[in-house]
Amino acid sequence: MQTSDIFELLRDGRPRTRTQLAQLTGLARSTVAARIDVLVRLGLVAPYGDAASTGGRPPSLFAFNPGAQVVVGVDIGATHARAVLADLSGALLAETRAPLDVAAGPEEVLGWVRRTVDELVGADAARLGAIGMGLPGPVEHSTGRPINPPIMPGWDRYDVVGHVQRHHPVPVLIDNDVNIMALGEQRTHWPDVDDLVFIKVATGIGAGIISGGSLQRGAQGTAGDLGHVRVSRADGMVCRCGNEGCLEAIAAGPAVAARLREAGADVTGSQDVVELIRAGDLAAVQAVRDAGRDIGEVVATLVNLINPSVVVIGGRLAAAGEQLLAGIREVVYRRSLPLATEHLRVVPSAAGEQAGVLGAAALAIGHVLSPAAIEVASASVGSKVGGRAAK
Amino acid sequence: MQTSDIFELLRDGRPRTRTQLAQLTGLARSTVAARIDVLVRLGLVAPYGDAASTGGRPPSLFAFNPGAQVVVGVDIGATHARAVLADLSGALLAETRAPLDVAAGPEEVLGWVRRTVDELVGADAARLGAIGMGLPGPVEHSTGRPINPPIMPGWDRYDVVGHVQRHHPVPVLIDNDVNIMALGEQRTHWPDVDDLVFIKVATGIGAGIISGGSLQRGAQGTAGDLGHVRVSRADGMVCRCGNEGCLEAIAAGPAVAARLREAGADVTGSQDVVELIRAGDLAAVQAVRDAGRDIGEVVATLVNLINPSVVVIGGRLAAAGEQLLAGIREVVYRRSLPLATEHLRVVPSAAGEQAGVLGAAALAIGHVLSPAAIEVASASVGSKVGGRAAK
DNA sequence: CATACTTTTGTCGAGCACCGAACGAAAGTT
DNA sequence: AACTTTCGTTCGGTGCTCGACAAAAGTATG
Repeated sequence: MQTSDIFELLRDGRPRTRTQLAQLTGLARSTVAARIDVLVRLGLVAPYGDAASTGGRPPSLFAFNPGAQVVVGVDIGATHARAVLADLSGALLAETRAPLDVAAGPEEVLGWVRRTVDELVGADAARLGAIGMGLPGPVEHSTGRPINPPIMPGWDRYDVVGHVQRHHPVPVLIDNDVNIMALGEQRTHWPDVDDLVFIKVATGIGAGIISGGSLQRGAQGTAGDLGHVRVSRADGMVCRCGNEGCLEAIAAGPAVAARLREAGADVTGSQDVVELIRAGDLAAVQAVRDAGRDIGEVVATLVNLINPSVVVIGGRLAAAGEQLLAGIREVVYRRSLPLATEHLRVVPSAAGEQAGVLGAAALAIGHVLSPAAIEVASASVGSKVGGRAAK
Repeated sequence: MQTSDIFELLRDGRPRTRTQLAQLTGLARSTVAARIDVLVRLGLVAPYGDAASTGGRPPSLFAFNPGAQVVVGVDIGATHARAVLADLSGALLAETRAPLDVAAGPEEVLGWVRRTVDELVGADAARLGAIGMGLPGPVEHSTGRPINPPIMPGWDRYDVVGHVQRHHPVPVLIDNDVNIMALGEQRTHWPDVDDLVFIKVATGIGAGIISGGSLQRGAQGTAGDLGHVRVSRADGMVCRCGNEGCLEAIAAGPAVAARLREAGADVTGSQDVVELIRAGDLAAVQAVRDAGRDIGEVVATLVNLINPSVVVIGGRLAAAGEQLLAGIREVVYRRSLPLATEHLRVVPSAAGEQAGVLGAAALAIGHVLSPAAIEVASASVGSKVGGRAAK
């Protein structure tokens, strides 16, 4: 019983009549009516009033009901955490953030998650459908376990899903933070783009790659690691990864700050650099633009390799305005192949700091509204009165 | 009627009894028997004798019948073309090759294709299921049209599929030559690997990327272009693409040959370089190893970005033995992240010169045996005696 | 304002696919 | 030769889907 294919049509939010759906699917009107009935009983679809009559009885409209359930999206950063409550359309209903050190370990961080989820869902606990979460390190998506995360002591192979489900018995989806930012940006601002790369420039540098419409995680879930690619201008610079010549050693927030500090400025992190730029400091503008050029070299390579149609630049250092973007664009359009750049757009993140939580919520929504999940749910309320289900 | 899910189980070639299939699928034995019957009538499955008795009547076995249809795989190179006849298991039945200049234009090249297909299939024309073809340039896979191919004058947006189908009215699948090489290598030698990158080093340098189990073609179908990525050692070298500093300008076959020519050797192309190395020429060994290091720099970046579990090195320059591979390995294992290289294998192509045609055949087989195609075929011989089909 | 017309809706019987059980047949064992 | 075990097939039942029909709820028309 394919209830999901009717739902897929309604998922865009546009209300439709039963007759329209029958024409779109090729099914009989009576079949459509039965499936709509199931979806209405599940709450996923709701009556939407009557359409204008075309001469006879006005048809009743049905539309996706985003309020049927809620999801929580959590974005755990290195030093800050953020969580949102969203409905099934991805619209934000509430938002929380807090300073939170991921190095404090899973118990502490997941404790905050538990309390925050409780607080966000409040009385709607029964309508919570899933939780999506991003972590700042490599994650094996299928199991939800962090794998050798460099800045997350105590988290290695920790059973995050199991811990969260102890208090919130709903599906829990975990992914890398850059991956969920890519997802958030794509779902909210580039819904029709199948090949999008999100570049995060902050304390580290990473990329989330959506290719052919789906997130590419690679064999070990470490795909998109831009930060430790070698660039010529970083030759001799030692990186925290132990190697030398890494992009991160010259173009990430700390590297830019260090360079300005050598020149006498009082800066310690990405945030200070951003403030200097906002204040119009020419040395800072220059340094960030140079960082953009370095990143651009690697992005140019990435464009040749992946051939995306949109590259989104985000992360704290990108918040400084157009300087970083300008540097990246300059190099990418000079270095990448004409065919690959012909329709390429390199744009700043539109979701900004919310990209992560939006993506985490999108991950959760994607799970709740997946065809498989719809089928399972519809079987429980289906019209199988005396069915074979008890076999 | 999901005949295809029974077929998917049998596709591995292992013979099974009806009872086994019923247990594997959860379907009733009678249903399995009916579907087996359809598959046998289609020829895709054939009786395989009886299994040993376990005390009673011995069950009869059924197995995938690769001889039900044949496919042709065509690999058009810059100056040579190759074609094979294969059965549905991918086993080669016949092979042809010929010197053929792709720059002669589509009419001439596709004329050769038509004659070669006729010759290969011979009396089996009725059993030809599909044709797969690789072209040496960017191809829009969905339409099968080359897009601005640099070395294929007259081919731009040419309707290759239409032309071939005029004489051979079967599905025709077109893709980039490196993509089909990646597919060929994966299907024949790494069937369980979902993340594989094939690097072709010859007159040009390119990569075919299989990620998450499927070929990644990118937004314009130009994904995997390694050749025009910038490497530091190529600074100042002008490339045929117009840019400077490209990997291809220093590490591809012509570049290596040019370097040896400067040193006084009599070489013009990749083939001469390979022969020099086979003859034990130290300068050639050195030059190819250096080329390997340059390529390794880009492959290291690729490994960080894509995180494959296998990197296959192929192409004419790779045929020279271990030198190129050694250079690539040296840099990749030094430059890529430990987590990404922990389980990474960098290996020479096992399919060698046949990678392309094998992949082209695999593309064709994948189309013929796709669940959708099976369903369509089974509907025509299905047990629908008085069914609703006449609607 | 009543009537005819148009269009949608809900219900109902029919057909088909699939399932499970039962039965006869085949092949090996005692 | 009788028994056991498994196979292959047939048969009735059930649910899903479809097309048809009457009721419902509007709009045009006199």
